[in-house]
Amino acid sequence: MSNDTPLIEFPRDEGRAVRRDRIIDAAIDLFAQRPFDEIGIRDVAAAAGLSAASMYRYFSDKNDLFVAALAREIDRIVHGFEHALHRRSRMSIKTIAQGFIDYLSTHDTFFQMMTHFMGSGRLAPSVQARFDKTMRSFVDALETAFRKQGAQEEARLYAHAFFAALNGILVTFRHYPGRNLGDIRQRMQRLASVTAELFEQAISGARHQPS
Amino acid sequence: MSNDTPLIEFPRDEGRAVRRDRIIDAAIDLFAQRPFDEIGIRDVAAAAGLSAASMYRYFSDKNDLFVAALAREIDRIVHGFEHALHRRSRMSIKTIAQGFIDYLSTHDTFFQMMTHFMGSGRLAPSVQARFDKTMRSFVDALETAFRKQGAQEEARLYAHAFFAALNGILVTFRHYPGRNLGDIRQRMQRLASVTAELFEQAISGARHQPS
DNA sequence: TGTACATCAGTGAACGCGCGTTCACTGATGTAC
DNA sequence: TGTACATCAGTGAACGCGCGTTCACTGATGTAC
Repeated sequence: MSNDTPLIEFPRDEGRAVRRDRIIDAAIDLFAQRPFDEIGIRDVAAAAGLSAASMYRYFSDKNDLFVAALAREIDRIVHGFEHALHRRSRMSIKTIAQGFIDYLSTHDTFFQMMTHFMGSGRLAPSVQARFDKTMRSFVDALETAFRKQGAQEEARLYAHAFFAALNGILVTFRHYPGRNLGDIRQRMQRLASVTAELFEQAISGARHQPS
Repeated sequence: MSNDTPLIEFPRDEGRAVRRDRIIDAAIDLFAQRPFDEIGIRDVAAAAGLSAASMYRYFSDKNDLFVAALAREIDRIVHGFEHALHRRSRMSIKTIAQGFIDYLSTHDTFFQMMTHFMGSGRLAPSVQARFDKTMRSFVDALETAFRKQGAQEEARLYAHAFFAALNGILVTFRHYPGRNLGDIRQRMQRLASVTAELFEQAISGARHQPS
């Protein structure tokens, strides 16, 4: 470690893919900092330490770049979620809800991207498929949890309703005026817990007398 | 009625305010037809039968115009809601939910405007106040309904959670791929009903044994 | 090991377009006398 | 009732800016012989 490696060394023999990945990293970094619709090609380029023109060596257009970033993030989420599922083979409604809110409240721009691209037709089919799969695996996990609570045919419906409720907490309280991020997250978590409890109570209460 | 009035007669002695209102009408008409972020000054002007430059005789800038349209629509909603409250002094959770979904699923662009302006700081204080008041009156109505179901201190919290859940249904299923508007509205209504029932069951179930 | 050549990442500058906004002007309406 | 003047709605054209995208070029790296 005594001899410092030459300053320009990393772009040596790395392939296209590595450099492309680096740009996507920069984009995701940016997305964590500023609202989605305020970020342009030039911003990503600057964050990646390149010129705007260079972006077009790796992506066909702006949409292509942004979708690539979304896809990357989706994969990350799926990975994390599956990991969590492996650890504790079945998660409670509350646990899933907490994780959902936790991730999306700290990755606000990802949430913006989701709602932006959702059904805008701007997603490449392969990415759309991954996106749908992600949503579905979430709803699946919720459905499983609801069944465990005693719901039967209606389990899927409840899962959708609960999924929507969580999304609603995020959109409704995201921009709460005059609160800092910590307070907002706490409030969201509180509401998610309450909603989870109400769902659980109603479902198990309908099957057998409340314990 | 036999003598047809001259073709150019209406802009005779009407005041500024009337003409201004007419522009707002045109804007709201447009908002009902196309996504919010695809509508520009030139579009509104064309819809109002005027040139783009004329818009600046009545509004200081684009934001001013759009906010005026939002404010108008908010007033309409408040009016309708208060009317409904007068008819049946207290509404059930389900009724409120149905009305909420019904209105916002058929006025998609208004919903877009809401989420766009919410906390963007682009609202004039007076409009912001009206907006907040509208939301609050909704949550108030929900809170009252929850109290009637047996909830007590938690009533406000439940009202917020339910309000968020309704918003979530709207954002989550708004762009459902390959479905027509009618199907989507029906699905939203279904989910709203289910959510309302779950909330009601949980709350009344927690107080006394289920009937 | 050296030389000629091809490849290709990277770039500054410019293009094109949309769109909010402003300018300078016209013509109709209302008012003063 | 008529005339001179002020007001002001309305406008076509142009401005300015942001931003996605393209162009023509440079220089470094890798390859062929």
